[in-house]
Amino acid sequence: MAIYLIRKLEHFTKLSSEEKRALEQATSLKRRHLNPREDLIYEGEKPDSVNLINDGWACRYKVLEDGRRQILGFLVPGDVCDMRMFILKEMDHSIGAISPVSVSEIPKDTIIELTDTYPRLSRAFWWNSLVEDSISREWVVNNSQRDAVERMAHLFCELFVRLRMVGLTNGDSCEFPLTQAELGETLGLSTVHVNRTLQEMRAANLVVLKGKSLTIPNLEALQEVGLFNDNYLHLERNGHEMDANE
Amino acid sequence: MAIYLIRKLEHFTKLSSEEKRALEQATSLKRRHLNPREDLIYEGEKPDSVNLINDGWACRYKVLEDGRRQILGFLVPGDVCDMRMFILKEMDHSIGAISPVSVSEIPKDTIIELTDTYPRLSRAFWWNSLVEDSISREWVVNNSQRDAVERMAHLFCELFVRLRMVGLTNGDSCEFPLTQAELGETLGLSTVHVNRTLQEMRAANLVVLKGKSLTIPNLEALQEVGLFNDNYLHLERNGHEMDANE
DNA sequence: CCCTTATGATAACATAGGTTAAGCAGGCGC
DNA sequence: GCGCCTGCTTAACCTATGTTATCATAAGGG
Repeated sequence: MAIYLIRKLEHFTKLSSEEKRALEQATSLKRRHLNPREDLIYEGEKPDSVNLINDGWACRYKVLEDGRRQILGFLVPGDVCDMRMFILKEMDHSIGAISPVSVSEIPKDTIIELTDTYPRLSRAFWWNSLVEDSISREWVVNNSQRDAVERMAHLFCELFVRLRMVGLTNGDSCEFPLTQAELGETLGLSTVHVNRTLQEMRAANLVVLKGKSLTIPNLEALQEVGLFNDNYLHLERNGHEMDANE
Repeated sequence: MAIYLIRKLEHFTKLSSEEKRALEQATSLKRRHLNPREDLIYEGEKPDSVNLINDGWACRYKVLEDGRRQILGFLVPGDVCDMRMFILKEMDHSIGAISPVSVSEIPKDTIIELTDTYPRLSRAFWWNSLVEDSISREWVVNNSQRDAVERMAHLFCELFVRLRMVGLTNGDSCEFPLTQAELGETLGLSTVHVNRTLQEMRAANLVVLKGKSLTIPNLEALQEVGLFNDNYLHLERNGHEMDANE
């Protein structure tokens, strides 16, 4: 069940079959299912386990006092939420399901055991958190410096690349369960403008977005439009070779 | 020389005098001075030491291919740059000086020794990184959901609170070396609009900003305007009491 | 099968914020 | 003391994006 997580971590470092087995085992203890809009963790809570997304999409978000909502990041299969809990007293944002989501709950102690036993896993998890942070910074750039078309192009590129990392793309297509309202809450745009922008991008044949499915006819072109450079995702693929000791 | 760092970390956990001494020692080996606009680290580089800001302000930033620049965060005295280097191959952003800056360079090995010897320091550094990440997320919210006045108010509150943490405020005032252009690059606004917004805030007596000095006559009012809530800074002050074992 | 609710599409209009340009003050090199 | 920066201010004008409202369609519930 940890297949997507393993695929992702292997973009950082090769894992031994024992390490993979340990991951499989740790993630097969406890399952949970969430419906769209259901929350996994609330702002203010102190989680006591780590959650691995097996299936479906979730998002981190914050809601301002006056109701405005901002999505802070997406969690797709293979993503884990909140190693942070080892240190921080409480969540400073919430995590909610976007599509139907299946998660594996990994108790705190299991994580500690895992990382104590396998230092390479520990480093891989650390890498994973650092990449997430790097994504946050890139989002600051995206939502502050780019216009609507650029922003949307950039977001599509990021999600497509991330899904491709874990084998969840199909040629130039992937699942894409976001509504236009959610796109707006991500990019800091109104739903009306999200719609306009999408029309424009469809007209330019940059994307085909229909019925929860995204197709990118020409990824390179879209990357150019979005000023997208994947360096911030730190896909240090040579890790595969360099660090192998299986 | 690590006084600001120590003050900051003690917002998370009490430190023993031995731990403090070790920090002082680690940070007194090598100094560096930077002039405004000089870079500490470039995007693409792989740093091999950690830098502690002793004096002055620096910032993390990214530049888009077409020249647009976004400031991603500020580093003030007591802030450290880039524990990340233990894991990531290269910097995904640059760090540059804003005012004249004095930094202490701490070699990688010293950091390892320090965190191996004093697990509490290790946790404190971890906390520190998590807070930085949390700030990034808050900036996504700020620059995506808030209008110009709110954004600016929020930023002023954040910086004031952070400076107060390390004892660098003086009543309701603090040093504030940012130019209006830099404010614009931070908040995703043009310099003209930064100026307009400042006029408006001065007229409302929300801030006095003149000659590199910021005064906030009524912090509570400013927090309200900026929808500022300091929870994302994770000032877990009870750490002082709870965790003392000196 | 109808009713309701979520989503997407469009249009008309309003506005926050961007752009360009110009002037002005303070600091610094010479 | 002059000239030249860099930073701040202001004005006129422009445009990307927000707002409000309406309608169409699709999906799910009873």
